Amino acid sequence: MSDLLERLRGRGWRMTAQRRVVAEVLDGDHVHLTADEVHARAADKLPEISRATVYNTLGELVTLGEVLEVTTDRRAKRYDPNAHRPHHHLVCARCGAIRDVHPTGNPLTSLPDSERFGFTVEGVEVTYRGVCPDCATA
Amino acid sequence: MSDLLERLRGRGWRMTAQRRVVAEVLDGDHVHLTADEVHARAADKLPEISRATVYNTLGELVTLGEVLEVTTDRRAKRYDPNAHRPHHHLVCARCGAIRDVHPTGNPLTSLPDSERFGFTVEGVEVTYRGVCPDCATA
DNA sequence: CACTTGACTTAGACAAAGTCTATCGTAGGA
DNA sequence: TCCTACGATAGACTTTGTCTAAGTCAAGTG
Ligand SMILES: [Mn+2]
Ligand SMILES: [Mn+2]
Ligand SMILES: [Zn+2]
Ligand SMILES: [Zn+2]
Repeated sequence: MSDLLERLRGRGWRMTAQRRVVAEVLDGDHVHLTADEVHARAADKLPEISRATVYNTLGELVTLGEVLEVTTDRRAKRYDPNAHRPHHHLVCARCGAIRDVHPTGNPLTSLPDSERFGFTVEGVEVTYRGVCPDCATA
Repeated sequence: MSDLLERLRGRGWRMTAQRRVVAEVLDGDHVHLTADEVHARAADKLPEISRATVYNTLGELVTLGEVLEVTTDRRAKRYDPNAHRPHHHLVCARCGAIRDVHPTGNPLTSLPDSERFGFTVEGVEVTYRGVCPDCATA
C-alpha cells in the first residue's frame, strides 16, 4: 500500500528514507513482526538505519492507527499492519505462529452490565491458544 | 487457603519460610500482584527473601496450576491466585486497575472451524479494556 | 539553485523485568 | 545428631524498550 506513504505525507510527515523502508517492510505480507524483525528487514535495504528510528516510526504508525500493537506473549510486542479490519489472534503455544481470526458475534455484548463494575468498556482483545498443524504432526 | 500449603506439601515441596510467605501473600485478597509487589509484601515478613526465590516460587506455583499468569500490559506479569474459577479480566486503560469478570457464553464456540486453520484450539484469553469509575470522575 | 531551520536520525547510555549461575544454607529423613 | 539433595541467595547477565545529546537533512523560501 503506497497508500500508506501518501497518507503519511498528508499528515505532514517528512518522507525520509528510514520511514519509507519501515513502511515498505510492514506493507509486505509479513504480518506480526517484532520491532527487531522490522529493523532487520529494514536494514537489508538501508543498512545504517538505527533501532531508535524503527521504534520511533513504529510508535508513530501506531499512534496514527496505521499499525496495531499485538502482545501475545511477554516477549516482544508485534506490529500488525492489518489495522483496518478488526480481528483477533490464534497463537500456537509451541512455535508462536500467529494467525488472524474473525470470530462470530461481538464479545463486548457477552459482558453483562453486572460484570462491568461501573467501567466504561471500550474494547476487547481475544487471544485463542492452541497447537498449529505443523507442531501437531512434528 | 492453608489448603495451598497442604497441597504443596503433598506434592513433595520442602516447606521453607520463603515459600510459606509467598503463599501467604497470594492467599490474601490482594489479587493480580506483580512479582515485585509479591516480593515487597513477602519481605515485610521475611526481610532477607531474594527476588530470585520469589520468581522461582511463583514459577513453580504457575506450573502446578495453583496460580495464573496474567499479562494485561507490556509491563510486568501479574500473578492471579484465582486459578480455580475460570474468568477473564477488565482493565482500566488509565490507572491499570484489574477486575475479574465472568462473561456469558463460551468464546471458544464463537471461533468457527473455518477460522481455526487446522489448529487444535485449547484456550482463550479475553481482556476487556475501558475506564474505571474512579478515573472517569477524576 | 542555495540557504535555512526545525524535524528527523543516530549511537549509546539507561531502565525495567526477568533469567541464570555459583555458592551457601537448611529441611527433613536416616 | 548428621547428611545431603533441594532450595535460597547475590549479583551478573539478557531482552526489550526508552531517552538524550549531537549531528543530519527534507522541504519550504527567495
Ligand atoms: Mn493480526
Ligand atoms: Mn483474575
Ligand atoms: Zn506451531
Ligand atoms: Zn482507572
